[in-house]
Amino acid sequence: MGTEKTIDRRVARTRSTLHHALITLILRKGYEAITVEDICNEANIGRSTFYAHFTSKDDLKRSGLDDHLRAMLVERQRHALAAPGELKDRSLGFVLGMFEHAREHIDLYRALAGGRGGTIVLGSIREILCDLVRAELAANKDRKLPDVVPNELIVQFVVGAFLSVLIWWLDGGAKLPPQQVDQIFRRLATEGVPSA
Amino acid sequence: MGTEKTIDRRVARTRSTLHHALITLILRKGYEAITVEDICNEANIGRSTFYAHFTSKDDLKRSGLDDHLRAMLVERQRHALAAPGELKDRSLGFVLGMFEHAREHIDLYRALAGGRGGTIVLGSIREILCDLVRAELAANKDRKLPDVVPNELIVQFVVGAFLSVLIWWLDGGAKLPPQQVDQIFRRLATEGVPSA
DNA sequence: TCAGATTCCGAACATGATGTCCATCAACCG
DNA sequence: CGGTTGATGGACATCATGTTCGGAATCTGA
Repeated sequence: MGTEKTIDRRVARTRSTLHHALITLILRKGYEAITVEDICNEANIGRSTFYAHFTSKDDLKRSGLDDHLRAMLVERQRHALAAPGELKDRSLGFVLGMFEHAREHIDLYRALAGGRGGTIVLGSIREILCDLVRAELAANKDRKLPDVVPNELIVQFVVGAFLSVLIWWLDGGAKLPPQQVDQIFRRLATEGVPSA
Repeated sequence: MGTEKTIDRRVARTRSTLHHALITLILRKGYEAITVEDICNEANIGRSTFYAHFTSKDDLKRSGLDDHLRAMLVERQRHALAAPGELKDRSLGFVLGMFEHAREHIDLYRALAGGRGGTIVLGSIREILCDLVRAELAANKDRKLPDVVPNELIVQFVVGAFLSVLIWWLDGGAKLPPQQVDQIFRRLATEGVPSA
């Protein structure tokens, strides 16, 4: 199972330093604007050393930030599911946790996904959320109409709406309290938009 | 009103050729992979000429594809709003149009927004759609509850959900007919997801 | 503690894309 | 037809990427 026998302290140090430098720089100037050389300077590490460990900036992010975020989210989800309450209140239970988590790390989130376009940048977050919604749909499918509506469409609908609202909320400075955004979102999702 | 007196045939030709070349290349290798020089080669136009008209690849896209898309969508919405029928049926009128348009140009859409990448292009489409939804909300705001729910949140909710479903649909090959996806989406949006 | 193995360093090199400038030439418009 | 405007392509400067390599630093295991 274990792929690594021993981990040389130097490589551990190097990798960790690079990851840390990346986060620092993301907060300072945003992900897109960062160059490999920037990271190396910030980390005081040779550029050739960088390429000995990672193939690119994206690679570094993948093997660091994404994994880290994924771990955090899974943990939150575990908590949310373990909490007591009605099914109605637990459904979409990850939403509140996510709003809170995002607010705690608002700078990082905004640098990563905020501003323009970044919706899809949060690829791994999106995937996790899809998994959560899928699981929830599967759990509740007993008393459901025959599926003229593909489940996956519902999943995409909910996750897309959620991420969109989340990013908007963060970009606006997260003024509304998480509980309130959570409540509004879930009402929109379960009862529809009050327009038509 | 008119900003342009006359349009030199040469500039019209150049611009048009460049736009066309961009689309060709997007279909051939995807937007991200395209370089300014690629475009110039494809169009048989000097690179210096390119920079005399556009400042970058993104600029070219903006002044071509985006404007075109925006015009088409506005037109579709105008039609939908002018059509007879219940308000409920007329709202979100751009949706069906967009599904149909996307299916007609499915190769282009998938190269633009599908799979991975697509961040940049989605950004502008997203903005266009936000404008449409905002306009619709503003038009219907008379018989609305006092806004405990920020309008912009609703906008983000709807547009995020829509784009997410659209991309999923396209990536799956657009198997369901546009009318059906449209109907499902609008039902989800107006009545909520049938889970909780 | 020490020796051999591994990693780090930095500088050099090759490559490829961006963006600017300019003199020359061709096309357009009135 | 003649003056104006746009097109051309090549030279330049710049910047980021990715690779290579020999010597120096550092780790690991005995």
